[in-house]
Amino acid sequence: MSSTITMTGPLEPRSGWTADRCSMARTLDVVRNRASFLILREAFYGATRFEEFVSQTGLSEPVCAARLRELTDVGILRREPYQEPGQRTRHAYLLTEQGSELLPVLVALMQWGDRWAQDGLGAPVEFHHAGCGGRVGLELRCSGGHAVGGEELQLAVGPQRQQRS
Amino acid sequence: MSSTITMTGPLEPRSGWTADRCSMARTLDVVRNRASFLILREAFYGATRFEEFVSQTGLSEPVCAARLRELTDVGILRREPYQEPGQRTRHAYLLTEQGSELLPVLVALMQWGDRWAQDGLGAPVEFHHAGCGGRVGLELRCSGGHAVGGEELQLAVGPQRQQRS
DNA sequence: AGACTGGCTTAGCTCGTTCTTAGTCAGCTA
DNA sequence: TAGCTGACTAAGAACGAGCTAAGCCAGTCT
Repeated sequence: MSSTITMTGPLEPRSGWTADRCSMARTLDVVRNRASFLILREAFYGATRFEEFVSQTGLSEPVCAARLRELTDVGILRREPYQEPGQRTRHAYLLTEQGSELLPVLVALMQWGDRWAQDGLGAPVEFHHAGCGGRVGLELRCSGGHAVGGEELQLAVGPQRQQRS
Repeated sequence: MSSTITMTGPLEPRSGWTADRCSMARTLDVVRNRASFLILREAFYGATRFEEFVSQTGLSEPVCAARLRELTDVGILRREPYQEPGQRTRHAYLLTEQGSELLPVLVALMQWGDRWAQDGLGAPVEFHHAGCGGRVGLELRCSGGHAVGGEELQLAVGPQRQQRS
């Protein structure tokens, strides 16, 4: 099977360990529900105000409020007071560094969906490089600078865990 | 806001269009539920038999059966008959090309979780390049070969859509 | 023939997410 | 002072995804 990942060291065989600290699962816990994801997408698309999130995600206000609170509690968004002239102070929801780093997740989802979930119609929207205008995509690369194919991947235990016992 | 994406052409302003064909949302529809994701992860980790999926995901048999069926219906997995000596014919669940291409999504989830959802403990497991042993990660790159930062992204309408009106 | 095993299916329950509808509250405008 | 608006909160119903417990079926082993 070219598409499966080779296990190395104590990870072999798979039945010998449990993925109880799986980073993928933990990230998905944060973005899993449709509402959180939609809010996140609109945050990247520039939404900051409660009303913008409600109208552009199409979510109901209660759900939107609950998820915005959740995302700020987790540290993906932060609330910042702002004031428009002649208006009272309100709160803007802004992406934190932690939130901004979810961009590759969204791009990866988009890339797959463009190819496999658009009935051959192609990408509805595309990312381009502001500098050169070239189309932007995600690539797997190693620290040696090589482009890496899925069949060239090996799974190894992380640095912290190797030490204790 | 350095972390938000610049809109171009008809995508400006955001309130002028709806994301009703959003590729990200469509992909997430496929991987959204925890069960589907766990099954997919184990498929990449090399699981092929029903019992392997059940024991390694920790899911109940009914859910596992339902999700395996769903994933094969969608085209992410395929069922292939196999026979071990002295055993009757059974079915293996294998990743299709469509399924294999979800790898970047998993890697993106893993990368974020490693940094933000492990309480500073670092990555439990890591990907390495089978060729050179270097650590593998995802990078945003444009067709011109430049590494692209989140703040250098522009969103444009896809090629298919620009044509019709 | 009868028991065993892997791979499921069925039934019934719980819990979480979302929806709709209906408020509340703070501060600006008239 | 009374109303308006943006940003929420509260309550209740609907739905879906997960669980457990139980059963079924095909083929092998004894």
